[in-house]
Amino acid sequence: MPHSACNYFSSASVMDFYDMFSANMEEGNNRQSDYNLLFLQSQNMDLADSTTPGSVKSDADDAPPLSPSVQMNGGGKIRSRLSKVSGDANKICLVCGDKALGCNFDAVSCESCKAFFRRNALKDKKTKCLFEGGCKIDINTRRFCPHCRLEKCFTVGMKKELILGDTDKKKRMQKVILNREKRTVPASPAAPVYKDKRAQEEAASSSSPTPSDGEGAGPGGGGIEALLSSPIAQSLLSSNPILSDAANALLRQVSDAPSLAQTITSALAGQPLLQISAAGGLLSAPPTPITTTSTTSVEETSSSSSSFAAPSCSSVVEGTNLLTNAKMVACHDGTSEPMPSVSSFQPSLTQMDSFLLRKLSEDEDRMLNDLMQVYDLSFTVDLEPLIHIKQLDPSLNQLVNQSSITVLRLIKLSKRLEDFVTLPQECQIGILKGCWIHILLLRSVSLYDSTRDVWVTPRGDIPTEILKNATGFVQLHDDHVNYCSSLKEVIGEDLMVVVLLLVIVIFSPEGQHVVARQLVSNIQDKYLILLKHYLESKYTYSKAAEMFPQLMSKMKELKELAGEHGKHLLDVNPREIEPIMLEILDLK
Amino acid sequence: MPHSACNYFSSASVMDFYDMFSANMEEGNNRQSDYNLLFLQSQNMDLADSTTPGSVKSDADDAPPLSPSVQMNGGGKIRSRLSKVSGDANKICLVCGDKALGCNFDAVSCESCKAFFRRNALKDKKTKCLFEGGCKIDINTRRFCPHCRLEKCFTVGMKKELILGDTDKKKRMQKVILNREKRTVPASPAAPVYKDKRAQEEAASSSSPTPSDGEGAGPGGGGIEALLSSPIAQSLLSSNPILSDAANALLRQVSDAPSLAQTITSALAGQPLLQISAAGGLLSAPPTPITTTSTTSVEETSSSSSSFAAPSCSSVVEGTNLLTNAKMVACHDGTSEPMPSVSSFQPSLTQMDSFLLRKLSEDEDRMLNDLMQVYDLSFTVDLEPLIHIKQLDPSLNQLVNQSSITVLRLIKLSKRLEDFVTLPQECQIGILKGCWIHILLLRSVSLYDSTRDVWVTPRGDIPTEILKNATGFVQLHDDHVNYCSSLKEVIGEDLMVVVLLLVIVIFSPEGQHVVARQLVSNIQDKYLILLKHYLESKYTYSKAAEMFPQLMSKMKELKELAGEHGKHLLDVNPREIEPIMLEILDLK
DNA sequence: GTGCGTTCATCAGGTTCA
DNA sequence: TGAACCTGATGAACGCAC
Ligand SMILES: [Zn+2]
Ligand SMILES: [Zn+2]
Ligand SMILES: [Zn+2]
Ligand SMILES: [Zn+2]
Repeated sequence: MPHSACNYFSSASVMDFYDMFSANMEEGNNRQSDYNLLFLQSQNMDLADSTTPGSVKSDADDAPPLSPSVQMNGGGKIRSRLSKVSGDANKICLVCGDKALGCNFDAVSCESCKAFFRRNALKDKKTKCLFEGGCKIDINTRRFCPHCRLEKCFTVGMKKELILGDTDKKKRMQKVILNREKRTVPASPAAPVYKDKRAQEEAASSSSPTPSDGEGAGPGGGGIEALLSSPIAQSLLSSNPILSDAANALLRQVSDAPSLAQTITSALAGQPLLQISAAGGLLSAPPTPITTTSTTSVEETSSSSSSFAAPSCSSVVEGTNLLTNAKMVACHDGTSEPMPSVSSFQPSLTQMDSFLLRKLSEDEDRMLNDLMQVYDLSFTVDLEPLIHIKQLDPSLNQLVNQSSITVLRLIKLSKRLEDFVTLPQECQIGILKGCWIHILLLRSVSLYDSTRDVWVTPRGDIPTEILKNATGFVQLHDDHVNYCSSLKEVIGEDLMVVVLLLVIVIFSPEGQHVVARQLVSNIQDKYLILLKHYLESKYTYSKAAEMFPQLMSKMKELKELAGEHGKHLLDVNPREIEPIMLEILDLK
Repeated sequence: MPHSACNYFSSASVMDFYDMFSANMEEGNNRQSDYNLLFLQSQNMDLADSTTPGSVKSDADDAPPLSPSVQMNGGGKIRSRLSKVSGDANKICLVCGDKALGCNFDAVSCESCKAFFRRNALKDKKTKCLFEGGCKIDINTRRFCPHCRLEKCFTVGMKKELILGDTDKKKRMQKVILNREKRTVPASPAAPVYKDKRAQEEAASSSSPTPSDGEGAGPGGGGIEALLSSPIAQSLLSSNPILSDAANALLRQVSDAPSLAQTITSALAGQPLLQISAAGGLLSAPPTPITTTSTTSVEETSSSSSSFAAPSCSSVVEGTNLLTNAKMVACHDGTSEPMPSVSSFQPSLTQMDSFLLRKLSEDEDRMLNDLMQVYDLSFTVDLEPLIHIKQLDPSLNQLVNQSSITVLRLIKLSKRLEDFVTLPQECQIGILKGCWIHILLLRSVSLYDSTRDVWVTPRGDIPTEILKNATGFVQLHDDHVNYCSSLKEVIGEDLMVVVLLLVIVIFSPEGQHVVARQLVSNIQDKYLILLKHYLESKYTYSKAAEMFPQLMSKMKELKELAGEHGKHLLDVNPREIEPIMLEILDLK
């Protein structure tokens, strides 16, 4: 029986303790009683059950066992009762009589004796009392004779077994460091260690706008449910139950080793979503752990920890607009190749750069990586087009149907965004209904090749003219192309920016159908700031201060453009439209 | 399933108890009575710890098993209070024997074991028993060996699958938030409820940019110090030590009872800043507490608590651009009258509105109020102009000197911003050097009257032409006026927006002289989001989605415009320039 | 009412720095 | 050396959805 072992052990330890105890008794009996008295007075309710003065000695053989547990960190109830009764600072160090805060190493003791014991109890040096031994130890004299002080520490029951070993200590420190890293955004290389938490809070976020919970829940939206129960939407919106469950399970188990995106990846590996061709190439790519968990020393992690040059990307972001900065190599640029391997979005910083470039926090870096992966998984994987457009001038209906591909991708992407799936479902649907055109347009921007005036899709180039020819909406088409061109100019080939804009658009609170607006808006805030930080980290603060407003402005334009497109979509003939599109268009 | 198990269990628990008992009998003869002790002995313990030491002893002889205590940290007092053996629900924690309330994770367990299991079951860490494994777990020893405790948790049937995953957790929280809002907004907000501090953070900013204490201290900036030690700047920058110290102290002490602005107000009351005419009117205004700290009953606070119509302001914000909303009364609009009385920036929300309008959090409301007060105190109070401009075509130098008024105001304002004063001083100076032109321009926008093409200052109107005539920089002037006009169009008369932009500009990380860029940027983030939220709360989400980008865009223009102005300022004749301006211009 | 999660005060380890 | 921190862990009390 396990129990027996344990019990045996404990009793052994008790004996051990007893031995120490009795030995001590012999040695310091007179003082002892004093302490016992004090002890009794102040804590009798607390501790009496273990160390009654009189009995301690005589009955030591059976009493001691209880004593250790006596001091075990106290039950709240008893304590509170006690403190009420006898005041508060009734704890007195058994060693020196100083005020004690609680138990340390299994004996009520003060801070100094605690530290003293930790520092000295494990030393095997043979210390000697410089006097005759048995020095009296009190708050004033405790410093005089370490030997006797240590002796008394043992006497009153401090146990050196409770001092953590080097191994545990190391482990502990590592954890601490890790956690601190998590909180402590990049920032200063010279890790201030300890006590930057408060500094931070006070510095920048003390009274920061805590996103308030807001918003009424809006109407119960009975009709909306239809979207859910319809066959296609159903299969879409809840197609992968394992996605959230299994992924989460995995995620939980592996704690924070692999990233969310990776977890999802593996969870999805055997479960092609919908008609998606399995895309083995992408998914079979070895999942590279993002964070190096074993960051033993904090030294020099600041600049080299998680950042390395992107593997195969080397195109330089529009040099014309950049301040000269050798490090500004684009990471995820343009190449619509899947890039499953994880890379840091933070170019490695030299001291010089750090003056101009933000250092992304680990969290931010991870978020960006995850986003990019999610995007790759959703928008890079080839979807079998539901309808092949062969002719050069498809009808509007056909175009609409064609865009269902992107809608499916959008849904896939959304379902992979944790911020999205945790929203109430009615809210999810509202969001999708509201943003899909925006996404379509945004997507077209990222595919746009201004030199040839075509959209470069996985299935070949599409001349932009096709829209004009097909629909006859000349103005609309021109606006669209102009938008592509102008936004592309700002974004360059930085796909990461596109993805961020995409997410920001998704979490637009102003959509007509959105229900939990405040919730959505708060999420959007997060990504807005992430975008800002990303820009600052990649293009310098100065450039970011230009780009961010430009991008914001473009988002506004996007809304207008999408609005225009939306108007025309009301003209489609419902009978020729894919069900999924009908649903997202709110048509019947 | 769980239920059946549970139900079964409660009856089974008795069996279990017997089993343990018998097992103990076999194994431990004397020691074994542990459970017995636990259950039956409670009275003993109770008596013991309060009164008779003797009883302790007598019972103690079998107690030893209770204390494997030795190394387990913690330890608690022996839990004397026993779940009434017969009286209380006969539910007993299968893990530790403590009183159980019901099933947790599919096994009858106590609160502590429930929490313990939730916290530890999902960790994949390989824990080790510090003993030989199979420690006995009871109410007293449960703390000692987490490993065996967890093991026992699983043994008695707790299932880690029942622990909600991160996603579910989030979902749950969001639902909670939504539901709370549902109640809070329309009807009576049932007592405050839950604190969603973390929930909020996680919902919208969890892994988001945690503001860091970023950036090393930077260069010692010897020359810059001059600004501080110079007579004027000195008196300016550190004129009111009590402002930062006393105010902050107060602020900390009173927590969040009075607002920062108020604290400052009172702190300043007896300390007229500089040559400022005491401005008794403003300062003597009764400081109305902003937040009603003693919100004992939250009933109906939602719509009436901190929000009431602004006393004397009634101008409606440009109705043309607004969605129809009867509530949208501007609070701090235009009238450059000081408005010390506190008002909420949140128009009272009806159920309908809450669908379109954000509900500002208390914090946000307070921040806005504080900002506005700070602005009023700094920019509304009349400063004695250092130089009176009488003539209609002042020289450039005179204009520069004239702008020292605004610079002084800027400095006053900055010193009242907690986010500012907590920055390193060199950083403060760098910021001021970098943004003062922006502020000047921004200020001019808020004073601009497009109908008459003049700036309305406390000292009378100034035709915009004056600049053109004086300097001859026609292009610059036109740009300036155009900027005023166009930005004004967006802002309308909403002074709050101006103030927010002002603060956002102040905390621009890209300024040439700024040192702690990351820190500053993080602060800017806060105000950016605050601006967004303010817009959402006052102009609907939809309108905010337009305005925010527009304002961002204007900020970019502002930078360019300021840059142009800056160029020309290099031409001034240093000998005719005020010292303060020389310093801020970095001239000698 | 049950069962899940969250919050908060407390405890007892370690670490820092004057 | 010791005061003053930071920390993870614990458990009681509580809110909330179902
Ligand atoms: Zn002591
Ligand atoms: Zn001695
Ligand atoms: Zn238990
Ligand atoms: Zn064990």
